[in-house]
Amino acid sequence: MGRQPCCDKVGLKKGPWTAEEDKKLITFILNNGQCCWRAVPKLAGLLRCGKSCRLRWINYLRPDLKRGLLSDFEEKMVIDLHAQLGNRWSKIASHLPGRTDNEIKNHWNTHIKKKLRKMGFDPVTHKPLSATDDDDDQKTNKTKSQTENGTSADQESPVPGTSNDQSMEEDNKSMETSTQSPVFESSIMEVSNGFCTDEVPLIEPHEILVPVSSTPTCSSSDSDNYTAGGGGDFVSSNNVNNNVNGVLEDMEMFLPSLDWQCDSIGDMGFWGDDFITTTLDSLFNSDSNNNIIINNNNNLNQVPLMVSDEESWKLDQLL
DNA sequence: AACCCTCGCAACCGCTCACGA
DNA sequence: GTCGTGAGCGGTTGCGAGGGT
Repeated sequence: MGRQPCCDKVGLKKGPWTAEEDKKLITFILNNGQCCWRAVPKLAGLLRCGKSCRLRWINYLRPDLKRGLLSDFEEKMVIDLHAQLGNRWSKIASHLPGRTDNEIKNHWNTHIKKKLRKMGFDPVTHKPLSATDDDDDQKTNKTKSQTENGTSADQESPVPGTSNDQSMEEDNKSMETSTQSPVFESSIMEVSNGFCTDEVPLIEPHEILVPVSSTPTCSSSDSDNYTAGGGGDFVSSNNVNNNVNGVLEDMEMFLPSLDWQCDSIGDMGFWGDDFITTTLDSLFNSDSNNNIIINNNNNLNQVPLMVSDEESWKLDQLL
C-alpha cells in the first residue's frame, strides 16, 4: 500500500540539534503536552520531522532524564534485565528511571558487551564463553540462528528456558512477582528506595519537594492543559529554599547542559514562569506553613507524561 | 604542533507492530 | 479491511573528543 513517509524530507533539517531548536521544542511541549508528533514541528516552528522531534525529546530533552555514564549498579541491572528480556531496550529502560532505550542500547553496545566478553560471558546468551569462542564465532552463530529462526538478532531468546513469546507475555508479571535473579531483585529494591549514589539525575525528588515562604503561584497560566490540584498529602522536609526563585535556582543545577545564551534561569521562558505556573503548580500546592505539597490526586494524569511518569519519579514510593 | 586513529554518543533510517478512525 | 499515525526496535552513520605517534 505504500506507507507515507513520516515527513516530507525536502527542506527539513537533519543532524545535530541547536540550542534554539531545543528551546522551541521544549517550550512547545511544556505548553501543549505531547501530542501528535507529526504536527509538532510545524506548530513549534521547527524544520524537523515529527519523528526527529520525538526522539530528541525522549532521548535528550525530557526534564527527568539522567546524565552521565550508567553506574555499576545500573549496569548490573541492565545486564540482569537483558538476560530476561533480551534486546527489548525500551522495557529495560522502563526499569531504569531517567534512562532511555537509546542510551541503554548505546551503552550496551559500547561498554557492557565488551565488559561481558572480557569477563568471559557471551553478551547474547549470558552464558560463559567457551575457550574457542571469539567474536567471529559469535557473529557466525548469530547469523545462523537468525537464518534458522527467521528472526532478527533482537528476537533471540535471552536465556535458556524463557522463550521470547513467554518473556514478552510474562514480562510485566515476572517483574512484579520478583522472580528475577538476586542481582535484579536487589536492583529493584535499591531503585525503589531512591536514586543510586552514582546516578546524576537532572532533578531529584528532594530538589523539587522544597518549602517556600512566599505565597505560591497558583495556576494562572494561559494554557488549559494543566490543572492545579486541590488538597495535597505530602509535605517535604527539605528546607533549602524559601521562595520560588530559590526553587528555580536549585533546578538550574539539574537542567540539561544546553547553551541557552541567557544569563539566568528566570530568563528562560519555559523553565521560568510558564513552567512554574503550569507543570509545577499542577504537581504541587502549599500548606499553611508555605511548604510545597505534592498533589496526590487524579490531576497528576493531566500533567505531561514526563512529569507524572511513575517509573521515573516513583511518586508512589514517596507518597 | 600536526596528523591519524579509535571510541562513544547523538541522531538517523527503515522496518514492524499496535491502535484508532 | 484499509489507512494513517505513533511507538518501538535494530542497525547504522556522522562527528567530535581524546589519545597516540
